Amino acid sequence: MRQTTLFTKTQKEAPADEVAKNAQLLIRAGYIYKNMAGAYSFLPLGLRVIENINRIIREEMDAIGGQEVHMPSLQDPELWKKTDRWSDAHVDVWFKSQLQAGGEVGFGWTHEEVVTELMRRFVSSYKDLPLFVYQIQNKFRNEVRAKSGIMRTREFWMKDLYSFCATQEAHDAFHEACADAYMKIFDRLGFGAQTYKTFASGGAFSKVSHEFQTLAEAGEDIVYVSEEKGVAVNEEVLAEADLTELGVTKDELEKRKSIEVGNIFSLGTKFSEALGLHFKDEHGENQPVIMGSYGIGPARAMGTIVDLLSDEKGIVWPASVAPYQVHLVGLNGNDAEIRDYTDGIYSALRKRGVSVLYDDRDARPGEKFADSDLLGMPYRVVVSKRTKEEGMFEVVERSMGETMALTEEALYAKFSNQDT
RNA sequence: CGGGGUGUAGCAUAGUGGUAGUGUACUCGGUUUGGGACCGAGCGGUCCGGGUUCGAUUCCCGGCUCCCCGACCA
Repeated sequence: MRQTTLFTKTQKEAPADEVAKNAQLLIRAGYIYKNMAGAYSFLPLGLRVIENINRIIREEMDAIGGQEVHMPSLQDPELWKKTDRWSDAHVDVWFKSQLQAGGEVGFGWTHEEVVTELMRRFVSSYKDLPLFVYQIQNKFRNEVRAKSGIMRTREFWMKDLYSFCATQEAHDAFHEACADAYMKIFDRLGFGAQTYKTFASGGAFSKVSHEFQTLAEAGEDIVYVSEEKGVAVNEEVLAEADLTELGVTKDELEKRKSIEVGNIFSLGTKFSEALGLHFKDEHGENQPVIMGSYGIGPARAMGTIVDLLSDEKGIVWPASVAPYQVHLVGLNGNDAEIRDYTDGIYSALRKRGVSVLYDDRDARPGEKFADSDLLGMPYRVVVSKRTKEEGMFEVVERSMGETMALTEEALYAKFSNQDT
């Protein structure tokens, strides 16, 4: 991508109405745009980050047997009345509207009802189970207060997976597999080391659920954590949690702020019974399906990465999610010979399958370096009159700030073999 | 939803009951070219409605907006 054709541009100052670091940096760098409180646009570079995150999530969900679907955002009230989750008295996050043809409609904030009703058409025998379906879709929640940049918005991406099992054993096994998959995802996104599977309150679903909490100063949640033992408990269940079962004492737990980056719930047969999702067991008896739901917010994950990994100069993307692997910064572009030369390097890298953002703008070096730091690609490759004369390329690793000099051959070798 | 704050140009800000200023961004000209250059010339603005007033961006009332604290967060 040539930067001269990219419609977004950076800005020096953060907008006055954003306090959250994630939003300040992402807006300054032109990754996102705030349309209204709790609703952001994802611009070309930002969307590439989201898509990389989604790709990682898909790979890990597919690896544990997930099958991707896409369900509607528009919701039929009748369905939700069956589980008593339509009334504003019971669920206060609904966005609701009127159908012109008459009647009400809601905007989906989760999909247990929808997917359960859908599965009635396809599940009739224990031989059909277990099965796992997921989607990555925009959810709508009428939060009274959107906050913290892209961390808590009224419209947001969500990966929601639903499990359907015949036995509790099968459910437990999948629950465990999904928890492992979540940790793999967070590892690949670059914040696995700070992320804990915690014990949390289960709301209406179950006595105890699990959350994945990433330790971060920008977090809205509080967990009690023993980093040494790798155990964390949410504040709201600390009093009732059985700490001896977890192998820790209260003294070993440290109070920390954290970001909820994922959650998993065991639903039991609450939804299958309410909506009539049954299967025939080996004896021909009707049994309710045992269900679970498992969520991750890709945009929140993106905000978490920015909050945790950025530095005073700007964003630092892990290679796994960076919009481009290489930021090719061309200097001395007013010299036609140098510009042609740099264009050639750009073409050569692309020909080798390297994803490159090419700063081909007619701007001064200082501005280009500052923008490059702000945008945060994993590697910066500087091409200039000087590097051409030396026959070497200046390669800077964004996270470490380390500079190395590579020959053209070494440059291609370094980036051609990368997973992008 | 309770409390507090906020609203001036694309962005960041100053100021005033009487022609609204600065930085940045943008346009044009010139000089520059390895860490957000310099000189000159331009374009561009008071959230909405009502009130007080000869005159309101400023004061008053109402609304909306956005942010923060709390509550909430299946």
